[in-house]
Amino acid sequence: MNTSERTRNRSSAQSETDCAACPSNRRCWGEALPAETVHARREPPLERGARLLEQGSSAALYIVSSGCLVLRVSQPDGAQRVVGLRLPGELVGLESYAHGKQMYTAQAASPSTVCRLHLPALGEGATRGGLLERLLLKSAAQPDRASAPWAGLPAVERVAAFIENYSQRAHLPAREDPFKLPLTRADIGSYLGLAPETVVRALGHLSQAQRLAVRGRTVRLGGPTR
Amino acid sequence: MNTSERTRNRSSAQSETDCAACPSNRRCWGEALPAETVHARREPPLERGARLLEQGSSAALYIVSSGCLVLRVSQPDGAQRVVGLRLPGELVGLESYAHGKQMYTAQAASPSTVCRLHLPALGEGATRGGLLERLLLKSAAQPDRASAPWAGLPAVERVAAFIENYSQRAHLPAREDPFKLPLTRADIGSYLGLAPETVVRALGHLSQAQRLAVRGRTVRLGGPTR
DNA sequence: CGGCCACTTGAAAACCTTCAACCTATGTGG
DNA sequence: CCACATAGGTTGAAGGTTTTCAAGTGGCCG
Repeated sequence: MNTSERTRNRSSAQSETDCAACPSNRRCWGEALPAETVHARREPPLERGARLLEQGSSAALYIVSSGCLVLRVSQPDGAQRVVGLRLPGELVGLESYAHGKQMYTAQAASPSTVCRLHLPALGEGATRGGLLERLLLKSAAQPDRASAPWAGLPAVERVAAFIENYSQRAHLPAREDPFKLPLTRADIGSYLGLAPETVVRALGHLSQAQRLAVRGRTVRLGGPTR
Repeated sequence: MNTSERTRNRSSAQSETDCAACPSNRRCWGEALPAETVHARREPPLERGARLLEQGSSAALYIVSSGCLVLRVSQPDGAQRVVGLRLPGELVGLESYAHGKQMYTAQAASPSTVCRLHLPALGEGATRGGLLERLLLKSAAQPDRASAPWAGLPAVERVAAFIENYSQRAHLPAREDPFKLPLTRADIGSYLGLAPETVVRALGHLSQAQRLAVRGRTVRLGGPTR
């Protein structure tokens, strides 16, 4: 339903708001966000397990405001693989504007909220900039851009790198704070290319080596080194 | 030395030209490129082994015009890993605009030419669009965006997937044409997280299974299925 | 020629997966 | 409130794959 797209029906649109007025805009866009730069529409909250995007569906772009989304692709053989995570401030669905349709399914791994970004006719005419510019920055900063940094590492190191990476992307108050991984061991394994059991054992090793403390899905980085 | 360019539009001091006037602009930007949309400066050709970018150096953005660049990161332990390839039409260095400095070293794997793209003050002021819009599309389409699609596959399948992916990104006249992989087995292994010997053996298996024909670095996709 | 580098091959060791069983929480219905 | 079902998690042992180590080949260039 993009009948009235050119007209800026800002008042008539439901919750189309200026990101500058959003209390959590720093999480999304960084320091200061000038007014009238980015507009977004807050979507209804997603409960755990809810799907935001279906692989193959039409192009749409979201920015994660809170929670965590898991990106999955279903492979020719029917298996599903986790190909990425999206944490607050990260984009979901950008690829769809290059490929015409969504490249993955996005599912909430924990209760999440997202805002939909409306791209001004991406693919043709001119634009005012601002938004595009920021998107470009975002896109460039997007995780898993340069191929898996953990490729070739032993399982224990892969898991360690994953958790380290997660904890840096999650906006934690302090590095020592415990946090909760919203993924199952199976999902972590799928993402890292490891069997779930291997993830369990790797966590065990890391725990024993004092490199982190694990209790269920709660993790705390720790240890003398690093 | 490309002073022999027939630029009707000699506006800039350097060899800054309108991509629309470049004979190979389709390779870079797709179908039709309207005039005055993207300007670039063709750089001197890179011979095999020459470095375009050094990890940690200052932000700069290039688009590959011909050849192939290998992206490497040097890791804390001193080891170097291949994290990506860039083929004609693909961007090199975009990430540097998000991180402030180059995230990887880019080295020509075969004789290559690149053009430098001048980003109009990315990070602040407004822009005319066009460029940014296209960059965004590019960026979204960029390979290795969603985490390694080969993670978890057995070595043979990883190598097969890599070659398949390469042959699709290289602009080959026909799918059956033989082509030359510009990488050593060690580089392929580094990229896929495999030992060089494993790459050798995997290629052997694929060859024996008629899935491709390998002779040195020359490869031809083949076989009845796929 | 000699050196170097990429590539290749074989065998043993290390690692990871698989399979199977069991455990622990959580939620549901009786 | 308990019994049960379910999903995620954990553990052990066997088997397969990959890495490592070692040795050898072939091409290219000073």
